[in-house]
Amino acid sequence: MNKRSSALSPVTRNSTLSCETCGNRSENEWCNLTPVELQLLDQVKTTNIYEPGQVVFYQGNPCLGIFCVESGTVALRKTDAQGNSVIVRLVGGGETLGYRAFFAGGSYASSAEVMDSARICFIDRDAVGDLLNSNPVIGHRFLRHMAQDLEASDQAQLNLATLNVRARLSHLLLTLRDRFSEVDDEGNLIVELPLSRQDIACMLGTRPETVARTIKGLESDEVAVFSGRTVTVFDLDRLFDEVELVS
Amino acid sequence: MNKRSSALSPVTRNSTLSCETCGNRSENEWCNLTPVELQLLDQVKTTNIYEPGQVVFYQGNPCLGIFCVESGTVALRKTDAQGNSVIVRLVGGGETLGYRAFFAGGSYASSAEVMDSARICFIDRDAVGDLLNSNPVIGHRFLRHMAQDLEASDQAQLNLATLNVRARLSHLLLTLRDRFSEVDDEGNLIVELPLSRQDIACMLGTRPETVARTIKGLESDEVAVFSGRTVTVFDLDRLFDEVELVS
DNA sequence: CGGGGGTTTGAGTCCGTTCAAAATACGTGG
DNA sequence: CCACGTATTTTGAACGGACTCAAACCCCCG
Repeated sequence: MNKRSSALSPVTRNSTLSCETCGNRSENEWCNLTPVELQLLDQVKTTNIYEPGQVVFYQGNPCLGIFCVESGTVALRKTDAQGNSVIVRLVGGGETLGYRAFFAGGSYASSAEVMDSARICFIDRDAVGDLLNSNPVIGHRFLRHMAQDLEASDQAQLNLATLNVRARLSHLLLTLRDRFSEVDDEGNLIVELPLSRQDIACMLGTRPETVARTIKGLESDEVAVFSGRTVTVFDLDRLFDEVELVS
Repeated sequence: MNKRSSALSPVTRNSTLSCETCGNRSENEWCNLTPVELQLLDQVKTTNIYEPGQVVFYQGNPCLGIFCVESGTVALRKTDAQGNSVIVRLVGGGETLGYRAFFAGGSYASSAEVMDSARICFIDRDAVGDLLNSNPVIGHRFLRHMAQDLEASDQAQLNLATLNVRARLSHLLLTLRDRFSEVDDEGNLIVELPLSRQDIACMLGTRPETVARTIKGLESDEVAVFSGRTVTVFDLDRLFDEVELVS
């Protein structure tokens, strides 16, 4: 068991994981590999554990392969020359990370920042290329995944252009519902935010001050209560109304 | 020669075109087909001519195949339940149209409106499927194309979130430069807009009134002169400054 | 000449920003 | 475990860019 020095990279710990037993695989791009392909994947991949705040890859860096998030949450942050930034996507457990740059053939157009403690595998680009060539279904799965990401990005554009901050925040809560929420004893929706207030602002294309004020507004109208990163939504329909009934 | 009735569809005229001699093919997804594949493509495709204002497909309609724009310009407009809309992309001659919905496997998430008079071919989804299976390079080309579209969409999000309208309009002129501009005798950049003022507003996520005022501002600062759809840019660097030096 | 859509101009309003300060949460070392 | 310093979040007040509503203007066509 050799332990890689943490000084070499922002990675704190090394960890092993078998693709065969990885539960995520049933749903993602690597879902129907042959045993031989699965073995190849297992051999070439390297697994690491990242702590919140660590960066998996930086905007502008060349893409050397693709990542597979086993658990945790990663935010893709795009920054301009002036230092303004937006979070364009969240990538969660089971999803592939950094594949856009791989297929575009250039550098990363955004940085990948770890939100929750995450375990992430890296697959070298040559291996990805081999797998793509040997199994055309992988390519088809990527086409589908990217088509969904593109649609989500276009939708975000529409929201940014037409909704006010309050409706955008409500919409964000609804999108976070799938992955980060549960229902409590009294039937309330409890959303556990994977984001700081600053990051929420970056997702909504606004400022932290405005996020604070907007949260206050939702609370005083009894749509939801925010306590730290825990949000309690009393009535889901109210949230939907917030998005649709933009005055 | 049978002529299809124009009452059946928004298509005015029918037209034939050979994929073999189509100059665009050297650059797009269909660039390296075998002679057999090329023949298949030629047999199944149908070609039509669309006039400005006609709609190639509507948001919400099921995707029955993909389109290939031989000439002209098509705008992809995404509309929400309240009737607000943004133009998320322009698709020009040589480009494939409507492929996102094809790969996502659902309905169109935007409408395709013809701006300039356009000649567009349609390829049935079964034929596209056959070609994808027979020639893996096609899938790889689509992956690359979609990766570029995704990056453009993410960039648009960043622009919308961080730039003011004036900078966004300047940025739009710069992006239209590739396809819609030339240089006159005196070294000025002449951009021929494929868009009305209303459509410019939809691309910038703002209102026509604001577009008019912003144009006036650029003119009074002698960055560019707008005359109908013809824009004269005196100094390209001034335009770049407008985007980068957002006060 | 008289519609009719698109564009421009004007005036007032509002949402979100900015800058600044206070309050709270966080992390680290004593 | 508490005290302290720092970063984040919240609150406040003033400003401003873009929106709204409305009217005038323009241009294309019949």
